[in-house]
Amino acid sequence: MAAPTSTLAEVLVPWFRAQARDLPWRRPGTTAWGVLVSEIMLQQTPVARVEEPWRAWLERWPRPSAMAAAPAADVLRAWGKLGYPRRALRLHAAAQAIAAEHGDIVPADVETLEALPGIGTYTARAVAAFAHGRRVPVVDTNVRRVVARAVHGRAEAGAAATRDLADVDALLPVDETDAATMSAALMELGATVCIARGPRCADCPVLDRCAWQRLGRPAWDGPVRRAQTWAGTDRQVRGRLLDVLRGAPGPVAAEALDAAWRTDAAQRSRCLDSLLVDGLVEQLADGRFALPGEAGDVG
DNA sequence: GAATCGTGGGA
DNA sequence: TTCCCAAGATT
Repeated sequence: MAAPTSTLAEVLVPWFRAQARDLPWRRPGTTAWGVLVSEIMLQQTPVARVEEPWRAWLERWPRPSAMAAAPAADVLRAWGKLGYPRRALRLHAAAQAIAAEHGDIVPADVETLEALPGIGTYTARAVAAFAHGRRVPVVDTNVRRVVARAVHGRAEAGAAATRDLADVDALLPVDETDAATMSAALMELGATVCIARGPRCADCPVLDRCAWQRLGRPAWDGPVRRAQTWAGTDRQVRGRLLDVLRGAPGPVAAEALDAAWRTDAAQRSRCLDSLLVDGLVEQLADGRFALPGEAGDVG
């Protein structure tokens, strides 16, 4: 087998340009704000579930300042059942910061982006690269898996490490636009071909230079992360409670929340408290509960 | 570094 | 049915 002489990017960039899924936030004319919203929505949430809410979101709040002016309750209802509703609250806060401190312009600088609520290592670089064309490594779970296999010959990526950024930076072309496309291509490959379980190696454009393939696709010998439990967890209870409030037209009595989880009153109470602490719920003077800002009580 | 934080679809 | 997991951030 002759060693390939082209770089990974020289294969993946054209592959991406030919094969990339037509996702709404990738279309020409998408604003940096649209990219930012998509990245927040896509955190731990499948693409298929994000497409419609994203469209509706951008139509309703086409600029950060528009969303910034909305009550948090509206934001949480628009977020709907995307999951992890604290993301919605943080996006709200980020929009307010962008409107107030950055002239309603989504920053292009990684450090400035990382200073915004809910924007961490990945999202800051994704916005810098995909919305502003900056040449920065964008490392998500897909990219780490692709690099683990193609470069390091390991079946899984294992825990995230600081080193990941440098690994990916080394794969990026010098050209800014190509670099951003390369990052998108690595993510796309990980999302559609080099997937977690049952990778479709027969469809892989870089199969002939994949270290994992070359080694005979050895099994993962690192630590196995324990399966996430769900039934009966605080997360489930919090979800139920918030679902009641989202579905109600306004504030609700405590009894309405009691009905959402009768299995364990102490757990229900603890979860309601945590929602209050998180700012996802607030209690009115009359004792009822509501989504934040719903009763017109600003700040 | 590990735990926590929603939701729903596919194998 | 049960289990896995999907473009992370925060503490």
